[in-house]
Amino acid sequence: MEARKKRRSTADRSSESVTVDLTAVVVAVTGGEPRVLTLSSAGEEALDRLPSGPLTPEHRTLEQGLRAWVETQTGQVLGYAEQLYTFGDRDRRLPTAKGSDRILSIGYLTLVRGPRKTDRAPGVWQDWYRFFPWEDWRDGRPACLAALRDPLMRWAAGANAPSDRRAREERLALSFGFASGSWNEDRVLERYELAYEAGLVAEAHREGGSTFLDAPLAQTGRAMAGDHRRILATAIARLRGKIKYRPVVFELMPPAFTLLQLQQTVEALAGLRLHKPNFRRLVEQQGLVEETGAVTLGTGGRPARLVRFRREAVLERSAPGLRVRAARRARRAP
Amino acid sequence: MEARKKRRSTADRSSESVTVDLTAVVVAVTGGEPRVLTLSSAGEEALDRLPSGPLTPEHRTLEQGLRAWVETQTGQVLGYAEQLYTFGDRDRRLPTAKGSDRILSIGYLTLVRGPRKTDRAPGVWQDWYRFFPWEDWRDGRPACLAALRDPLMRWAAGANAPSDRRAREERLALSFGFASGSWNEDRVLERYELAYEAGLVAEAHREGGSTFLDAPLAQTGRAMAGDHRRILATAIARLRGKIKYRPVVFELMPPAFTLLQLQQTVEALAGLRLHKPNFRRLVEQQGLVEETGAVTLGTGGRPARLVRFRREAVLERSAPGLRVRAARRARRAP
DNA sequence: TCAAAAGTGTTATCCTTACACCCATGT
DNA sequence: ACATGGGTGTAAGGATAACACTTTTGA
Repeated sequence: MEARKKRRSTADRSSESVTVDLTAVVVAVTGGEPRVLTLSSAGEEALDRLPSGPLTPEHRTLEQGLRAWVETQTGQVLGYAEQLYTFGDRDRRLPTAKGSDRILSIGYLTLVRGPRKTDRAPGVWQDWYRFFPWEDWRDGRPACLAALRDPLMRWAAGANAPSDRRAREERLALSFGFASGSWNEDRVLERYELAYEAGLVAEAHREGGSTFLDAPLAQTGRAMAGDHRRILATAIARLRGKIKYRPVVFELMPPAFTLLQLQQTVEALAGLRLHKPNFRRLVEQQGLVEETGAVTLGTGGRPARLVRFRREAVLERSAPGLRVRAARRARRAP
Repeated sequence: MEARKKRRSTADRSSESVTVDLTAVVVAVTGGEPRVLTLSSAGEEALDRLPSGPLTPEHRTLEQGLRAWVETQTGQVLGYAEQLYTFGDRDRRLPTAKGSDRILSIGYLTLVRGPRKTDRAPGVWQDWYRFFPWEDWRDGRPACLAALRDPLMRWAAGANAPSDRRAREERLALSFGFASGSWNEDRVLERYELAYEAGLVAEAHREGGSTFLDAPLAQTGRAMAGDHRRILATAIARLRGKIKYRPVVFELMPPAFTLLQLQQTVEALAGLRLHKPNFRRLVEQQGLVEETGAVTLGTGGRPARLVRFRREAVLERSAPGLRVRAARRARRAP
């Protein structure tokens, strides 16, 4: 343990020079699919990145800096924004980093209402399940999960100490529900971290450390630059958890929408199919929406009422959200 | 809006030199009261501070740096630790800060099992309700709340724009339950921030900005250095929320304990009285504890079984926690 | 007429809450 | 005996999940 210091001083030169990166996970739902805004650098090998940039003296607040960088890089103006987590391990270093400065990365979850599909900006909206194929259970258990199971199990069994082995098996059982067979859609980050530790994802093979598998698995989705995929996993986990007790879904909806559109948005985020009649009752009985009086035609069937978010709901209920659980027998895919 | 930059580079000299402070909220429950570890500097005027220190190159991870600082400053070894939030607004600057460097503060919630009561270290364990007297509802509605209500209402009514006024009133209604009369113990941070904005707490008067009230209210508890009280509020809010779906309380319990001790710990954290028979059933039916076989004597009544935390519970339940709600008719204070 | 989507009704089940009550020990 | 804390039974009420079924449009 280092020697006890008298009293810290902010001018203390033992403190490190640090670069702070602000990184945004910008989420929208369009066409019933969850999208995340990425920057795809030109070139074959280039990896997808999240919009991000360093904190500079012009930025009065962290969130302001984030908004500025996203607008500069993609033209997208942000709506709702929420800080996720600060990543700062010393070995976490982008390949381009010079010198011995530490890079601290502050991740944000931000939501925008359906953007133009044909955004002419350098940003590209991508289905977030391209990065996490095992997270989409809307059409039943995803096929790629079968491919993950075996290497994960072997990774757990290959631990040196027996206590380690038990700990790994426990984490697997909890995160993927391998033992109990029950899938918890919120555990996105835990699942990604296990896949990383077991060497299944490409990111784990970049730093040159030793990994359990020699090469990443093909079925583990697209990689991203740096630890952006970890930040994306954090964002999805937070959003999936939050829709249950806070009315954040409505940040993604147009001013007026049908109950089916709302349901499909929740389904897109949670990666689950829901039971239609019960979903509608849940929404209405919570007082989360009110009639606009209008109806839509051309939805393919009977015209649907258009509703809007009812802001007063947050005053009336202590946890105004959509406590979703998967329908036992899933509605057919559209 | 600033001119579009070509592509950020980590070596970009527009990025700011930043000092990163690691700040710990160290929580324990002893004698049925929630305690937080503070450093009380000598002198009359000195404010309580949380253990904290700058991130330095020796620290491999943020959490490691935090643990080192807490041990150095207080001798306390940390158990459970969880990152809370990163505070980084530019106007947030300790009075001692030199130069134009920004200070970024990363707050952590950490839990330790009952420490020695007579800690000879420079750290002092203090009841956290000294800093938030309105948060303790264990003996019914706290008296100080009556004193807060009026100035808060006048602050809301004094907003310039009518939309601002409505927004403020809505926040008050939600956070303090003034309208609905329903108290939600989790909204600790929202309540502190409202008290700050309305100029009720001493911290709001430090930077010399204009405040609604000319002087802080006496009934708003002890102030802390910097924005440490805000960080403490964040920690309490997180902990109160988390005990409901994660078995974190057990990080605060000795290896064996009685159900009443567990209940009193939860009550101390949540600031509420609970219904005894239902609490016990909740704990046992969730499978959160198992018998040790031993019993305690000298509890003042019939000897109680000693139980221990049952780790397997986290595998069996998707949200293994203590979803507490206030008892309608409170048990008498001990 | 049929497919597709919008809706309504109803029931079984579980969980929570509150109330009433008995048990075992120390003073 | 009684105060104090330990502990059980149970019934009312609400929320949930599943089922079956009707309605209204467009092709």
